[in-house]
Amino acid sequence: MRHLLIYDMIEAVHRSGSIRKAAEDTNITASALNRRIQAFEEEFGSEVFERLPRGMRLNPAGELLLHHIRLQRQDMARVHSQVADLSGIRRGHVKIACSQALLPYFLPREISKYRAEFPDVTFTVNVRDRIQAERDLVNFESDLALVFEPAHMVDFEVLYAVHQPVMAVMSAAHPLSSRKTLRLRDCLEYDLVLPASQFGVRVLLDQSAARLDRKLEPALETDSFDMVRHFAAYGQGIGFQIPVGLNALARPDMAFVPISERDVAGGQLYLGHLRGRTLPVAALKFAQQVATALTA
Amino acid sequence: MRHLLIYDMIEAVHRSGSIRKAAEDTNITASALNRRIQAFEEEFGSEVFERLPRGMRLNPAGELLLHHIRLQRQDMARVHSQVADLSGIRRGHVKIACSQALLPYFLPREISKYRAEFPDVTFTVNVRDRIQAERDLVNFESDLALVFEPAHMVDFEVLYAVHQPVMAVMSAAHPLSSRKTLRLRDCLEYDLVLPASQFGVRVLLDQSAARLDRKLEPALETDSFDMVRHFAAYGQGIGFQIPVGLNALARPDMAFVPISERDVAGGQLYLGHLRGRTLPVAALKFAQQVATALTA
DNA sequence: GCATAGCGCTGCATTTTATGCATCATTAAG
DNA sequence: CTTAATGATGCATAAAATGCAGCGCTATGC
Repeated sequence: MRHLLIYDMIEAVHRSGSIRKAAEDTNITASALNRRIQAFEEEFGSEVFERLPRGMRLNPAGELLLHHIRLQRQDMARVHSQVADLSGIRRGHVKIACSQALLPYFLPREISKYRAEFPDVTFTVNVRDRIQAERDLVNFESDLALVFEPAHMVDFEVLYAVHQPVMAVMSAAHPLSSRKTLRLRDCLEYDLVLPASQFGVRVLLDQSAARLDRKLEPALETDSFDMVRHFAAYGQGIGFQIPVGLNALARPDMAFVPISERDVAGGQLYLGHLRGRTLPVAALKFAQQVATALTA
Repeated sequence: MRHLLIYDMIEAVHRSGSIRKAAEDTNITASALNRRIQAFEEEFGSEVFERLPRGMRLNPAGELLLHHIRLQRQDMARVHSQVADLSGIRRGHVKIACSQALLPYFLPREISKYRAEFPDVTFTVNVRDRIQAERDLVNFESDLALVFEPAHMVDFEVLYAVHQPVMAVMSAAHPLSSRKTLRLRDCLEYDLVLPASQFGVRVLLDQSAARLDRKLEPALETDSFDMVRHFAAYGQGIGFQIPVGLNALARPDMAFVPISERDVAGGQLYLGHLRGRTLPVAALKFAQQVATALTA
C-alpha cells in the first residue's frame, strides 16, 4: 500500500529512535525520510516527533497518531481478509495471547484442526499472563486472547466464557488419586506444587486458603505449568491445573481430581478481543471454533 | 492529507458514478484519476469498482473498502481533535442526528451554551426518525444520536438515557388544562392531534390505546411536532409531546399535563454513538454537557 | 576542554512518478 | 444506425521524490 508508506516510516522512526537508523530499514535515504516526515507533520498540522540531540521521540500527538496508525492497519487487514473471503479463499494470520494452560493440548489441537481446513491461515501464539494479555490486545499485538481469570477486562470484549474448576494433579500412585473429589484440606497434608502468584489458579487457591485461615506453603513454586505437572507426576506432591490444560488419555500415569467447589470456587476461562474491534475473518472463525470446542 | 487523497477519489467516483464526473470534483483529469484508481486496485489486490457501460459502481469489495475509508477518516478526525485539545484549543465539528422533539428548545439551548465556551466548534443537526438515526451513525453521517425510543439499538452504544413521560399539550383555555395529571380516556373525549406512526410518542400511545381496546382516531395526523403544538394551541384539540420538547415559560398560552403512567408508560430518550467508536473531543464533551442537562 | 561521532536538516542535480492531451474501443439510448 | 456517453491507453510534459554531499548542532569520551 504505497499511500500508507508514510505510516511505516513513522513507525520505523519510532522503533529505531532516529531517522538515520530508520532509513536503513525503510530502504530510503535519511534525507528523503527526513523530508517525508517533515511533509507529513506539515499536513498533519502538528509535530509528531520531538527532536532530541540523539534522535527522535514521539511527542504526545505522535502517540495518538501511532495508535491511529495501528488501528487503521488492523482495520485494513480486516478488510483484506473479508475481501479474500468473498472469493471463498481464506487467508490471513491470527495472533493469540493465551494463558499457559492452553499450550500443551488445547491450542495445538484447535490450531491443527483449523489449519487442516484452511492451510493458508498462519498463527502466532504468545504466552501472556492475566495482565499482559489485555495489554497485548490494546497494542494490537494480538487479535484474540484466551485467558483464565483476566485481570481488568476494561478493553476486553468477551466472546465466550466457560467455567473451569481447579483440579488437583498427582501421580496415579498417589494415595488420593482414586478419589472422586478432594477437599482443599486433604491436599494441604502433602507437598504442594504451585504456580507463581501472577497466575489465576494460584490467586484462587490463595483466596481459598485464606478462608480456611491457612497459608499455602509450596514445596515448589514455578511459573511453568509443565513443571507443575511433571513434578507432581514423579513424586508425592500435588499440583493444580484447570481442565483445559489436562488430558487424561495422554497421561495414564497421572490422576486429575477436582477440588470441591465448596473450597475453591474455580474460575472463568475467557475468550475475547479488543473492545470495539471487528476481527479479520480468519480470527473470527477461529474464535468460533474455539468457543465450540470449549462448549464440548 | 495528501496520502489519503486516493480515498477522496474513490469516494468521489462512488458518489458521481463515473470517473469523468468525479474528475471535475477532484480537480484532476479523468485519465489521471482513472490511472490512480487502477493503481490502487492493483495494490489493494482486488478490483473495487464494477465497470459498467455507463460508469462505475462499487463491487462488494468496494463496499467493504468504503466502510474502512469512512472509519479511517472518522478516526483521523478524532486524532486531530485530541491533538488540538492537547494545546488547550477545542476545534471541530459535531454531527448530531436527533428526534424532532429536541429541535425547538433543547438542542438550540445546549448548542448555544457549548459554543459560548468553544466558539470554534461547529455543528450539524439532522432530524432523523427512530430508524434513520441509527443508520446515520453506521454511515458515519452523525457522531451523536439523541433519539426518543430508538428502534434497533444494535449498533447504538448508549451514553445516557433518561425517562420521558408522555405529556398532553393543549391551549391554556382547555377544560383539562388545570389538571395535575390526565388519564388517557379523558383525552379521548377531545380532538386528537397525533404525530405520524413512525414516531416514538405515537407508538407508545397506540400501544396504550390498544390496551383499552380503543383505536386512536386523530383529527389531525402530522409528521411535524410544530404542527402538533400549534394546532393544539389554537383549538380544543389535544396533542402529545415529551417534556424535553416543551418549555412552559416560553408558552404561557399553553398547558402541558402529564398522562398517568398507569395508562402510558412513557419512554426513554437515548443519547448514544456508534458502537465501538471513539468520539472526537468536541463531540464527547458536548455529549457530556447534554447528559448533564438531561439529568437536571 | 577539545575532538569526535552521531544527530537532524538542506541545496541541487537526477530519477521517478503523476498528469494532461488526444484518441480508441465499447455500449446503451434515441 | 447514429450519437453521446463511458473507461482505457500511448506519449510528451510537469511535478514530486530521492540521493548525494555537506552544514550546524550537541552530548559523549578521552
